[in-house]
Amino acid sequence: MKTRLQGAAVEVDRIRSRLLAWYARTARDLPWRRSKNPYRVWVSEIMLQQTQVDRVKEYFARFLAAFPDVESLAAAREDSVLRLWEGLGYYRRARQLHAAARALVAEHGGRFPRTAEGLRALPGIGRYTANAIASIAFDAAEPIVEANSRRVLARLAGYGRPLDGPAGDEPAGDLPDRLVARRLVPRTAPGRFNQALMDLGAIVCTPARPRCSACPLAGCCAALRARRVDAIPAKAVPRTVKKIRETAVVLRHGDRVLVERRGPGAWWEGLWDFPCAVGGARGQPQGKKLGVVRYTVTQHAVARTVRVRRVVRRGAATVARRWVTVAGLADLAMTAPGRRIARLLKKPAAIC
DNA sequence: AAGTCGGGGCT
DNA sequence: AGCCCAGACTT
Repeated sequence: MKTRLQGAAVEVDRIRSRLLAWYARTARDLPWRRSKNPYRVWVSEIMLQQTQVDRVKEYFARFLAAFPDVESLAAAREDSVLRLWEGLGYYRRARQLHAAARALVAEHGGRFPRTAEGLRALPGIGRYTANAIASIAFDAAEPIVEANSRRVLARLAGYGRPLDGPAGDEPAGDLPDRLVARRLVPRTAPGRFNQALMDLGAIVCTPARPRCSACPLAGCCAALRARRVDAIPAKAVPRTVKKIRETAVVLRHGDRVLVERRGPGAWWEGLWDFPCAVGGARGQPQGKKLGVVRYTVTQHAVARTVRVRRVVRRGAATVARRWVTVAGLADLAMTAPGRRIARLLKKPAAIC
């Protein structure tokens, strides 16, 4: 069976059999692959969104130990879910995972929808994740296109234009990689095939210096035939980075410091951080400069000046403002720069 | 269709 | 310093 796409012939049967034979020998042993339990597959897929496999492994183990099933996750406090997620990034994923667990228990009796369409109705589950869960846990023949498989498919088809960035004149739902994926995914064990495609992208068909000589699909690869593997997929135009300065103030009262929880719409919603202001903190006593914490958030490069100031009185605690000891900060889900400031406070220089 | 959301590891 | 990563959601 052959299908022609963008001028590239993709040999479906040959690709399937060679890829699966390779996967049988080479598959990565990943913690979430040891069963087809939809809860485990779901948690792993949410964690893996825009996040590398090696970093997810330990988070996955800790999370499953704390919340082994959808009922325990639904019963948890959002704070404790965020604490386990701290450092993984994209915290909206954690809040939506928690919300979806509650919806599953409240409206589906704790059972997962078995179709991609049903799964997509849950918060945090988009096209990729719905298809991944449906194919891996429920054997639905849904294609998945993510960073790895997308690169493999673009090279197989010899697709020379950028796949992301400015979308150009193609409808997003019908990029050639999606069409190829739909043709390739078999009825039998579609989840295994999908994971094989991702493993090939992760192990052999890598972004830089792919190991084409070890590739089971080298004989089917249009990019290799055209000697354009290094040029495919084409790079998207990089976005310009915007520089931002801000000031954080650590207010100390006795052995306690003031922290605030990020509100709706703010970066790191739901996480705790020290009071922060854009630019310099004008009109306020400055306090002692403790250092500068630099971090980047997508296209923003932020330099956060950190100051420490002792106060005589402390305001009342609210749901979003707390006075906690430095040791007590360990129990809060903090932003990445907030956590770095917390570490600075343990040093002698933080005494004022 | 474009913009926004993080953060770590590697080169 | 830049590149890369098992994307989703809002506007």
